[in-house]
Amino acid sequence: MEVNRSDTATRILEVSELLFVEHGFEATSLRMITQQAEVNLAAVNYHFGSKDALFESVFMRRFTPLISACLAELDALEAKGAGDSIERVVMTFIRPCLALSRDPARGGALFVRLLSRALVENHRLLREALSREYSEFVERYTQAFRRALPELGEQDLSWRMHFAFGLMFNAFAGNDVLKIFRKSPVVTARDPEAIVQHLVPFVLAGLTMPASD
Amino acid sequence: MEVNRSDTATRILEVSELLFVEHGFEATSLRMITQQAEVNLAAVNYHFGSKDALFESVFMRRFTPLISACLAELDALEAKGAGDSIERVVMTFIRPCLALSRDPARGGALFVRLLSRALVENHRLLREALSREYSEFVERYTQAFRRALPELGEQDLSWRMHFAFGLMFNAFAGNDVLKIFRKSPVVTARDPEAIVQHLVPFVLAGLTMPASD
DNA sequence: GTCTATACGGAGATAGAC
DNA sequence: GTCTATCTCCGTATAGAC
Repeated sequence: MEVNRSDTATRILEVSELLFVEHGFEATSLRMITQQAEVNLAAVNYHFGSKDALFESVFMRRFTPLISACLAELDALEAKGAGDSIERVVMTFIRPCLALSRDPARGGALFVRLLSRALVENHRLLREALSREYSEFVERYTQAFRRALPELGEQDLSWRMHFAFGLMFNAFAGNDVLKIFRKSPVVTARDPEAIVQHLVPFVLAGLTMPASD
Repeated sequence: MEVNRSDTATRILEVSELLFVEHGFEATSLRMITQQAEVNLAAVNYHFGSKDALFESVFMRRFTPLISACLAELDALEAKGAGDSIERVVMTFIRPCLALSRDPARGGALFVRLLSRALVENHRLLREALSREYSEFVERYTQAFRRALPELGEQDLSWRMHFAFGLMFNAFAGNDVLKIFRKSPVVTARDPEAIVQHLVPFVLAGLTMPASD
């Protein structure tokens, strides 16, 4: 039965989630995982096929419900006829990300960083898995943006979505290209609430500026 | 003499730059590099200390002149008394990035991607090297932004710089979090000129919106 | 079906001869 | 400076025990 997975596979999943979040993908070895999970080295390849596929499983376990939550918020927004507010559309994405980042049982803020980094860094195996299953996400948000920003041409719309989601994913990833230069970072780039408070207006300013084409 | 480096070290540098750009850091092995450069495997560790340190050398060889070019443009801008235009300040950063991306002798667009990805992905050794040598870059641009956006408080200023540089570096890195979902990307996220044409207005909109604090 | 022990090839690093 | 030989650790594959 698919549901009653052996404890071995579950233990591997949970231990490796913690280790991937803490040390990153490359720096986490299968020997670290299997030792801490108290299972045999070969168990990972038996249950998941490869280290890459293990990461994909770890990733999908959190990503699927996150995407569903965003689309559910989008459904709710459109159901109550508020789908023409771009701010509210943006918040249907932001809010589930924030909720996930506050949930310690699901790894909290650290896991959101893993998610975002995996997207930004473009893991090989992840690409295929995502384009297979999550094209709906992009299509739904493209529709939603088009409806909330009807004065934009298709080119403008695509570019602005590109920048907006890039900015949001990177913000949640905790990437701070300036902090690596600075001795004492002024911006607490890892505090999700503070990020959102400044991020949303910035993104909205770019989205709502006059059309260029 | 520092200038007359042995041909061995130089060959390693040039071959590894090409391979890092083409295959990425992890996927490029020392054995690939040394074979193609026709030097012994141990030569890398003798001349550079480690694979990480080799990457740092490859990186710095291009990054240092890029940063200098930006600061030179900033100097020129302020010398002619145009330092209060935020658009022009932003362009002092964009223009050298574009120039580098057009220069095939220095790796062209692919190398700009490597640079940006290294920043975004936050290589361990890179962090230390950068914070040691390039704090001037951040300090100069912080001053320049403060002068061009005098109505902003320090908090607003830091956040907006954080978002603006994050957006610009990611754009040049060619990261496209949406494209991995899409079958056919509408946005040609890798074409530097097209990026800039849409990127600059988006960034400026966020930078110049009314202050929040 | 599950799990264990073990082996293999490739990686980065290094000691020591020349 | 250079090169050979060798070390440890990695992900992976498989044969065979339960």
